[in-house]
Amino acid sequence: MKITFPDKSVKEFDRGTTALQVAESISSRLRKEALVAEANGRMIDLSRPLNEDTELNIYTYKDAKGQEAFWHSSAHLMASAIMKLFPEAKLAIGPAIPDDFSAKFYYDIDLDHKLSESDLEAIEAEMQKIVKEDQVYQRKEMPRAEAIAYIKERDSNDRYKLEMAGEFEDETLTFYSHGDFIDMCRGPHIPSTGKIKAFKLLTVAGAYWRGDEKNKMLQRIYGVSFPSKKLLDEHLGRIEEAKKRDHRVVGKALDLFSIAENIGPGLVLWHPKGAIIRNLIETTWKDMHIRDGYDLVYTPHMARLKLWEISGHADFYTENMFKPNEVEGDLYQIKPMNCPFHIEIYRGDIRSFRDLPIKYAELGSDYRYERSGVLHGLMRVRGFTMDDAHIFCTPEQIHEQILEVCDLSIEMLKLYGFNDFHIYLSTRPEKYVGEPEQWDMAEDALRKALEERKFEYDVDEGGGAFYGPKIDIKIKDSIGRLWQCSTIQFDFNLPDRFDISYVDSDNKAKRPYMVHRAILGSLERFFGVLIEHYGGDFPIWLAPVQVRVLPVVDEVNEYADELVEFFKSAGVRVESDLRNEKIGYKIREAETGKIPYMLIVGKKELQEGIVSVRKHKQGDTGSFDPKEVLAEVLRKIKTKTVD
RNA sequence: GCCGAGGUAGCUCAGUUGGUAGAGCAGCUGAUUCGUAAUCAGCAGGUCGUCAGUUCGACUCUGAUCCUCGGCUCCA
Repeated sequence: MKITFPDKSVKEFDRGTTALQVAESISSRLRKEALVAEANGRMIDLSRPLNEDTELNIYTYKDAKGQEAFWHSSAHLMASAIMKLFPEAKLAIGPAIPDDFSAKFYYDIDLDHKLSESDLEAIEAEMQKIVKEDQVYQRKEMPRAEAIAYIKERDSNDRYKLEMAGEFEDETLTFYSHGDFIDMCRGPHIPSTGKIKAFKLLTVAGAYWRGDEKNKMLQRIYGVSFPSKKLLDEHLGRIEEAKKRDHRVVGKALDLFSIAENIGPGLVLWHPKGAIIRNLIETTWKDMHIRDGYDLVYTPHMARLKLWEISGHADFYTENMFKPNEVEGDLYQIKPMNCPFHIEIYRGDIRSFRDLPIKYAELGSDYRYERSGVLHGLMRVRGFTMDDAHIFCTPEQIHEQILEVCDLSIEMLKLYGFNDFHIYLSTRPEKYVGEPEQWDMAEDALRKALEERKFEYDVDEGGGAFYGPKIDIKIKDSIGRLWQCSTIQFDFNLPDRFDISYVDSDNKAKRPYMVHRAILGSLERFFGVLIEHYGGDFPIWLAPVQVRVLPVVDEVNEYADELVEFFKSAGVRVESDLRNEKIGYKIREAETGKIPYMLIVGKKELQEGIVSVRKHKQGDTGSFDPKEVLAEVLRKIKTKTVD
């Protein structure tokens, strides 16, 4: 039979040769590292004999598909250790989760005993033994009826596996075993447990069976595994690094924001230093919107409940809204969104096709009820400010408008040092409002914009909201995590509900297209992402304090004051540290305070009228004329240099 | 909301089997005037998240409640 490799080369093998043997024929190293294979587009175990002409791809840990199998096999390894220690446990599901930042696999188990840290250690020790024994992962196929009987025979109460076995489309189910452990599983798996050289169980957490809160809550153990100790240590190091960058930790250390118990969960206080950054983000945002022809508007934080009944939010969004307030017999609702307000402004006049596009932009503060368990620092809050805008336009204008929004998003995100974007196009779901032709046109417009800009994007078929298709842009931060920020969404619902229109050139009233869009998402979340992206080391244009003057002895305090005045009068955020402390101490404080420029002045600098410049994280850079330093600082601020 | 873990000084944390609390940093006072990441000494600082209960006595045990953290679900 012929085996075709990814590089299109073809080799002849005997029937019944396994993928592993093929790997060995290529190189002994590949044999050692091979984990799984893909035969004619289907993932298989290396031990599977090949019986016909096959396009074969062999994966090692270097490949995403190899990793996935590796982590899934690790989940089985963990499950087998759990079953050894707690034979009464029932297994639910245990997949690999390659996209998760810290964990790489988990297993959901139903067990009355509450697992603790020490249990995790015991499980790890048991896993270690199984790894040492280098048990082989073996595949077994059974027709459905036989499989169900087999599961029942092993444990008549194994409701999770039985439920799944009854639902799979395939009539043939597969099981994988290693040692005396066996689990229903599609596979594929790596050859043996011995390949899993390094692993760590991270946490145990609750998770509902099938993610549905009506179901029983199971215990989920998260873990990571690697083919070497070195890779595990690197991974754990990255987790540590992420912890150091945690916006809640940095936000506290740098006094940027807080969430006070007396004020309420999910409600953010922006402290002076955080407010400086927010203000810069806001003015930059406003300037760019005015440039792009948006009209800035302001709208109130609440409205009659009636407004939300018209918009439909009172019906389909109640879950996320705070309860309305009664005022003089009328109910008022604090807003979870800004759209109906912008629509009301649009409705306030008869609009001609000549007026379009109309683009209302607002940094609109919204309040949404989020369940207490989901709140997370600045990333998920109950009160937030969306950098919102609504575009009302004619069908002919859509293309240009979408392009403009895409360009604005990318341009603005790049200002903050984000250069890696992951873009998703979500299309019509099963349940939707509006006409299919409208949807097609809108999806086309979104697709065309992405293609015209040569953006790579993934399509989430059926992933759109019921009211329209959308583009989401996620940004990758400096340590590789993805964050959802920009969203561009068509809306075929609200224009109908509010019956908005424009008069076209044929003097007929027509329905405008409406697009919601946010670029930063919410200022709170964006700030959180920004803090983690920079780890608190903000570029100079954003730094709350840009320059600090540090006198070595108090004889030069007056010179320090002069320098502060000199920089301040040029608009630089500058301060001095005149305390009676050693220079080493002042420097340490300025470094931990992440201040970009430290101007150190002593007797020498006073005499010569110069400053010694120390840059954050770079150290001493030498002595300069203050005018030169100011010019450099101003240039960096003006160009929003990110370094 | 649910499962699990927490809440002790401004911050980070320690507190053994119930006998009314400790450290480091920060703060204040004083000494020190110093050259690129922590000078020394002294002082002050706490209803041990909140409310009940058990007990002669509760930071410690029990219950309720608020908040935080890790997840589930959802999303800006």
